[in-house]
Parts: sequence; C-alpha cells; structure tokens
Amino acid sequence: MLREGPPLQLVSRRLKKVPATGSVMFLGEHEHTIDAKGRMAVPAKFRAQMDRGGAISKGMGVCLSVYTMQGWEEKSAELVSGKSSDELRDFERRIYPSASEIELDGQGRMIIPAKLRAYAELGTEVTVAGVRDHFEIWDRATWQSYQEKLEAEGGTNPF
Amino acid sequence: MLREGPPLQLVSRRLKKVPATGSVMFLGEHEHTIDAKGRMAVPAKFRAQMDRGGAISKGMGVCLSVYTMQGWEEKSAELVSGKSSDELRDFERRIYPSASEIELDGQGRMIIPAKLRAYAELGTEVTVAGVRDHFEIWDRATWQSYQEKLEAEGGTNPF
DNA sequence: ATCCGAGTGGGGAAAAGTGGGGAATAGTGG
DNA sequence: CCACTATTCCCCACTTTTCCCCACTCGGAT
Repeated sequence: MLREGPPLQLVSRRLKKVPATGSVMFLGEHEHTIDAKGRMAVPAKFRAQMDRGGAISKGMGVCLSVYTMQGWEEKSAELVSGKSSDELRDFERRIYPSASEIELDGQGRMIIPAKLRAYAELGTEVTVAGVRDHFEIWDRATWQSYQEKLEAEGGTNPF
Repeated sequence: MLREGPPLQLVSRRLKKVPATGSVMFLGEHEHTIDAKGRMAVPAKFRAQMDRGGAISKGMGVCLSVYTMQGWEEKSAELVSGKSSDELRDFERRIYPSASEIELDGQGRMIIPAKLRAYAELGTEVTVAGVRDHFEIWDRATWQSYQEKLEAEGGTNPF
C-alpha cells in the first residue's frame, strides 16, 4: 500500500559503500527469495566481494555456483588447462555457455538467468550457502534434504 | 498492426553507446532468430566486444564461429604458424575464403552469409553460445542434441 | 522509541529483439 | 549506355524484457 502523507525524504537508498577489504571467504547459510522478476538479494555479507560483478554457472549437483569475476577466471583457467585439444572443445562448450556474467542492482540483487534457474529447479524459496571461494544457490527444499542426507551418512562435526 | 494515434516521437533508436570496457569473455546461451533477410541480432552482452566488427567462419562441427577482429587475427595467426609452405597454402585457401568480415547494423544485427548459413544448417531458430574467446551460432535443435550428448558422456559440472 | 540496514515488491522508462518498407547499390542482359 | 532486377542497407515500428528507481516492512542496534 502506498503512503499518502507528506513526501518522505526522497533519498535514494543505495548500497552502503563497503570497502572491499572484508572477508575473503564465503561462509554461512542464508534464506532468501527469488521474486517475480527473477531477482535475488545477494547476502549483505557477500556483497563487498561481489561489487565488481561475478559469474554464475551450473554447480555440482542441483544448484548454481557464483564466483567473483576473478575467482571464476582462475577456476575456469585451471579446469581447462591440461586437457587435450579434443576434450577441450567439448569441455569449453559445456562450461562457458552454461555460465553468465552477473552484476548487482542498486539494492544488491542479482538476476538469475531463467535457464540456470530451471537447471537448479529453483522455486521462490532458496538457500544461499557460502562455500569458501564461492557461494551456491539451492532450492530450499532440495538443500534441506541434501543436508539431512549428509548428516545421516556423515560422521561427527570435526571441530 | 499500425498505430493510429498522434505521431510518436520519431527518435531514431540506435544502439546504446557502450564503453568497450565490459567483460572480456563470451559467456552464456542466447536464443535468437534469423529473419527473412538473413539477419540475426547479436546478443546485447556481446555487442560491446563486437562494435569494431568481427569475423565469422565455419566452426568445428555443424556451427559457425564468430570472433572479434582482434581475436580472429590472433587465432588465424596461431593456426598458420609452424606449417610447411605447402600445407600453408592449402590451409590458407581453406580457411580465409570461407570466412567473412561482419559488422552490425543500427539495431545490433549481423548478416549471416548464405553459404555459411547452409554449412551450419541454420533454420530460423538458433542458439548463440559464448565460448570464452568467441561465440558460436548453432541451429537450436542441433545445439540441443549436442548438449544432451555432452551431458550424457561428460559427468558432473565442475563448479 | 527511534534509527538504520537488510530484504522484498513494483511502477515506469529504457533497451533488446524482431519485422518490414523503401531508397540506394550492385549485377545482368539488351 | 540504358533499362531492369536483385540485393544490400538504412530507417521506422512494434513487442517483450531488462533495469533503474522508489517504497514498504522487519528486526536488531542505539
């Protein structure tokens, strides 16, 4: 519902300018939503690292992986190295088309390409999980059962 | 259907002038169409890199490859290097005539030469796939089955 | 209570993708 | 050289998608 009173102070609310000196790791689990326009807020803790954009791609399993641009370049360069030229062509045709460059809007959100969203079977409720050098986007239910499975078969916490 | 109301503001819609500072990689999969005049819109994300024109040639497999002018020069120089002069002549006669310089019209479209279009068996529905240093144009159905084949033999995503 | 940052939603303008008319250009045959 | 045809290219129009901006809510910190 729209307000009717006197005009607010129409200060454009932009992102807090965070020095990019923050953490160098993606940690933690965050529950977010994807809206009708395909947008998802990047967890505030991850934004400083993503402020120069990043890349999203199909992840291992039914999820998506998001890297900083630099991380993506390093990771993909590492993966393609040491492949014979025959393998290389097919491999490049798998990974590069399935990825996409992303950037954040004024509210710190990214747009998830429809194809990738379909691949990871994402509904509106998702879980964003930091995994050291990248973070992953899972449908919340998928994440839930995946964690349960891990817990069932995995041992104790190592810490 | 034609409009009837008062005249629109007849501003010629041209391409946004994009600083060529954008991504250094071609990424992602884009579904486009080839119209009756043989034109195809270059994905907006690729345009900044193509604004000084490029080159199109037969690709590896049933597809076409498009390079930036600079990328094409580097790639072709690399390919012809270290060949004996006999091989070289034949090789050059093979690759250069089948390639073609391309440029974009006011709407950001390129014209796909009829011969190349026939080579890659392109209908009206095509998929444009970014592959790092170039992008490829596939008939959509061909791309589809190629990707399915890759997935079948290729294991999990590495990211 | 107040403030502020985070997450979410949506309106509206701009850009992207597509199609087609018509002038300019290039070929072709007399 | 001229007439005629085919092709290319520039421009305009329409539709869909994207993106920029503002607004609202909630919860934690002050």
